[in-house]
Amino acid sequence: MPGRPHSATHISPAGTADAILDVAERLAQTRGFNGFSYADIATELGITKASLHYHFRTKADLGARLMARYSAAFSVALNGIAAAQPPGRERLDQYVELYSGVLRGDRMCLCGMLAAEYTTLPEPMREEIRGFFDLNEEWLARMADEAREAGELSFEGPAQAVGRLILGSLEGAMLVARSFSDVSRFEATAARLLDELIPPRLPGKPGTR
Amino acid sequence: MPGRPHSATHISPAGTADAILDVAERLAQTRGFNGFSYADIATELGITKASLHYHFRTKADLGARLMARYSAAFSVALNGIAAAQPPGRERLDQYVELYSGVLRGDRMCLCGMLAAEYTTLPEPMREEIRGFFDLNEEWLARMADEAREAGELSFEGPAQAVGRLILGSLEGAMLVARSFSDVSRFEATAARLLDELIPPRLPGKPGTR
DNA sequence: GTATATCTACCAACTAGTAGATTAATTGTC
DNA sequence: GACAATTAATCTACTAGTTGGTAGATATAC
Repeated sequence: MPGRPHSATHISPAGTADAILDVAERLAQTRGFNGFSYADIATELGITKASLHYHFRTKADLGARLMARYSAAFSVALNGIAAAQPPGRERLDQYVELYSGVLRGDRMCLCGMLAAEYTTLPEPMREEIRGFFDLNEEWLARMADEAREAGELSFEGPAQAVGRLILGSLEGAMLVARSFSDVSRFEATAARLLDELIPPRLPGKPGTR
Repeated sequence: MPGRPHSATHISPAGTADAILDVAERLAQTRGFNGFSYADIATELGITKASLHYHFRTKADLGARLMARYSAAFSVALNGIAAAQPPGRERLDQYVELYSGVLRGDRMCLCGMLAAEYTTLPEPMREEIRGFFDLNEEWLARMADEAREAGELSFEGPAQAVGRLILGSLEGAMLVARSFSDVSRFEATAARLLDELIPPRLPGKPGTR
């Protein structure tokens, strides 16, 4: 690796680019992509705007790379859940917990946030948004399907529809809950949603969590 | 009423202020509140920015009045549905249709949109957002409760929780569907959600719409 | 004549982005 | 191992365009 910053000890041990992405991510999740500027990031990191442009030529570029990193991290988390838990409600609870954690940090889901700004974003970022939603819907559908086969969940029709219902509902519940600074509102709604998918009279757990 | 614009026939028969709100509303619903400027509205209406500031002193003022008008119109629509339909699924379908219509116009729900930008908005606008959500949750809860008593819907616990689930889910489903420019995706998800609330084995309609 | 509504002409602050100098580490060559 | 060339990373200083907002003139209606 080449030129470390002027004074050996600087902000981030993991590299400036990552430090920039960390700040940009937090700002994008709290204020939206149009809600922060290069100057905001530069000020916070104690560097100049020009330096930002060195690492990310344009803001659109920063946005696209930000989302790619976010999607990749999310994908890893999903694989972790699927590998650790046996098929069933537990997996979906873990999935919800992923969202709760974000909300506890006073953030929105990055892609849910950017979906609101969709029409103002450059095409590469739009593509990333759709990719994120597809990824999540497919994962949820697979989990729902396996849980149904295991008798832990009960629903009719294609699992894809259930995946879409869960994803959309969680994104929306998150959006509303954040307006009230009330994570428990999200958690209650999410639990309620999953309860609706519990078999009505089969062996499994009772109707309420 | 005093001074009509210079050349008798101008843009809006209903007054400039309303014409401004109409454009601002559309822009806010498609691009977000931070996604348009006074210049955008002025250009579209063929007037100057200064003229905008005459009717709405600040952008925050425009935003607050915009939301108040939106909430009021929504409230009227809700009362209309409750008055016309007997208690039951039909009412909720009509409620969903309200959202579908917005989406067909390539728009997001105004308050859902602004909820994403929540942290960047002035307090009066935040208050309007929370008020809108409260209004809808309460209406939905009332409808759900009456429908349950009429045996058209089946759920346990407080109706408030069902109201919150429906509101959050629809807002989220809308957000996602718009990213794919696919209204049918929203409609299918909404129908699926309501289906989950249908009594599992009671007299009513079959499980699918 | 007074209130309403619009205009022209500005402003200071902020926006993303660029040009070019400077510093420091890495690498290639003798 | 010394030394030049290269490359990576940062800086200062700037640009052109946009942002929300203001002052003051002007026209129009009642």
